[in-house]
Amino acid sequence: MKPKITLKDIARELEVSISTVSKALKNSEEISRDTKEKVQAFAKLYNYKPNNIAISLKNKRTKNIGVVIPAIVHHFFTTVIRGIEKYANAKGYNVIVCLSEESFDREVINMEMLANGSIDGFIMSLSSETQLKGDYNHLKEVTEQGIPLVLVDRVTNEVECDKVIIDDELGAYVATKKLIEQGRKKIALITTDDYLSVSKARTEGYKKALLESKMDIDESRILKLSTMEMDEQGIQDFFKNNDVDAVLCVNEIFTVYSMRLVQNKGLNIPEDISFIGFTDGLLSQYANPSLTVIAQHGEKMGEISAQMLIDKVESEDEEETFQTKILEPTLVVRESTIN
Amino acid sequence: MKPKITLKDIARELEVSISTVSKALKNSEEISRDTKEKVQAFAKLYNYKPNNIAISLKNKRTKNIGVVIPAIVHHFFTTVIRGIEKYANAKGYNVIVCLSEESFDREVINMEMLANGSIDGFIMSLSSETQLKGDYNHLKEVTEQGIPLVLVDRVTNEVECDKVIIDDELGAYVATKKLIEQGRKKIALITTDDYLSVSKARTEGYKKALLESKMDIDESRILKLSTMEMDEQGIQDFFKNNDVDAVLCVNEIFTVYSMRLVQNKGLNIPEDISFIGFTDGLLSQYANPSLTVIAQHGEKMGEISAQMLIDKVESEDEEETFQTKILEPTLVVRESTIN
DNA sequence: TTGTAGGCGTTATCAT
DNA sequence: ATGATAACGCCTACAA
Repeated sequence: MKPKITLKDIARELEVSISTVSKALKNSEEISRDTKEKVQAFAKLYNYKPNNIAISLKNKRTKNIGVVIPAIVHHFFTTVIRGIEKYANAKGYNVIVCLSEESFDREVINMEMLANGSIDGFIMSLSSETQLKGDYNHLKEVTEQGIPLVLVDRVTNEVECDKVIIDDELGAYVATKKLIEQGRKKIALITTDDYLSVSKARTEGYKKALLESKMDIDESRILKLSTMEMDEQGIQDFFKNNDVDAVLCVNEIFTVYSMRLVQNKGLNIPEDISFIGFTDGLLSQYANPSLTVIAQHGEKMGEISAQMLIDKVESEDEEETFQTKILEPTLVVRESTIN
Repeated sequence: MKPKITLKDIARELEVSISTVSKALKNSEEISRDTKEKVQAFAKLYNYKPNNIAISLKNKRTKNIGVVIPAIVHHFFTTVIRGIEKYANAKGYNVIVCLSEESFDREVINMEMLANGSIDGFIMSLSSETQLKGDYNHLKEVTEQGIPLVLVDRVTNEVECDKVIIDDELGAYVATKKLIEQGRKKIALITTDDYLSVSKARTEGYKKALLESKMDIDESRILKLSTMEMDEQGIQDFFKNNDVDAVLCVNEIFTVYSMRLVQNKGLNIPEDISFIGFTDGLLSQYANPSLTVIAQHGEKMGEISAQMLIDKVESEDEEETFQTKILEPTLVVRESTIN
């Protein structure tokens, strides 16, 4: 085993001072060619690499960014992480991922762990429990300490910081419009509780489209489910009790599960009933029929978040100016709607 | 803005020495009740939290573990990460996730970044490019430096370290047996190139089952595809040129895509043709028909990896004894096979 | 009971 | 051209 070598080791071996070694390795003009070559050769031979931790302590910069998200077994968040990784790695940053699993407590614990020097800034998406509680003190504390924070997708107005979201209202609006244009009259919405920022916005988009087309908003056609688990029974009951000819769902799973139910009832998609979902993931692509969806561009959101965060981390000035970047969703038409 | 407070700050304010503060906060017996209370109250008031970086430097322990995996937009790896997070967080460790995106170079770069003090140990799954090249020097260097390493799922014999895998051969064997028992005579295998450790093992399990049942191995019924991208054309051609009554696929996507093709040809699943896939993910659960699969227990694998790694990190003794944990896959029967 | 000093590995400033 | 010193924040053996 050959343990890591330090400046001190090199200095001792070569019988020079530590600072000479440090300078030599940085190719400083102060050091003679001779010494530099000797030091550099030795360093290469023993594969010297500076210790990140020591540098972090010195610079008060870790080159780590903390990402706290509610879940990872969801295609959307997965793409966000990928986007963050892509940009961050290119800039020489590592990404520390923590999962809140939709729990307020775990969100708080994770942030506290990371906030004590482990990271230069946070990118996060709020857990549903946090949005339900409406308690954002852990976020405020972090920003008060001067740690940059970027909220992505699931955000709140209660905290002043940079934000990256897609226009969820627009997405739902466009989707609903599409269904209306195709002559659908009884359009249902399957969503999650309103305390989730995204669900609220989507419900509004849905209603806006209906109103604009002078269609009634029938609250019984709006099904609100828990974020936490997949409530299959709830969906079954809904389709048992409602007669609809189109459905907008706020995620892939609701969509695919609903499609199976109506298919088993003998209905044809999209002839008898159309479906549009949110998130352009694997399920959407490989479902049968494949799903028409509102694509959320998670990877792009991740990249932009990372960019905003790193810009702030690396900027010298202390001016507190925050921006919210709103991306446009895209309608991807596949087989679950009439083309 | 209230920046982080340090021991030094507290010492200055309270006009005591830094070490007194340090001891007081640790409730040391050496310090008088009076002083302790004063210091602790002050610390709480100003929300003092020790700086992780300084502690890491001192202890030569970061409480971070590095995870390097080929991809994240795959359900299996996602569950592995979740398992790692679960165990690691419970033990007070953070998880730094790096994606190699199946690239050898990115795998090397990421490991080097992390190996310079940022982490206490690695959990990784080899990129396909690495397995193709067969170059494992970056892993060897890490282990030679005394950094614990656990390989998970995609492993190699070339490196001596702890490993966690499932018995892929057994999985494929069990699946193939199942198909044979149901009277299938023309069983195809859709897999990826043999240089991937898991694919090789699965192919062997498939062949073993056939041989055991005295069935011929028809190489033309074995389709090998690239790991990198989804070769839809390759699958289409395969089904055009081959007449099969059952298919074993090494992942969900191959399975679901294949099912669509044969469905479009007018075949019924599972009456005319059966399918079994690997990985029990969302696609399997929500495909139509839902998939019979070999579940790989990714979350369990992640937990065990984290446990093995942290045990090693925290163990005092230097003895180099490595183990390979082999989990048993599980056959989950759903609609894509006859029950 | 409290304080001093040295060290973790690095860098930067200021001598020599 | 080279080296000594202090500092980042914390801990701890040893003095006082």
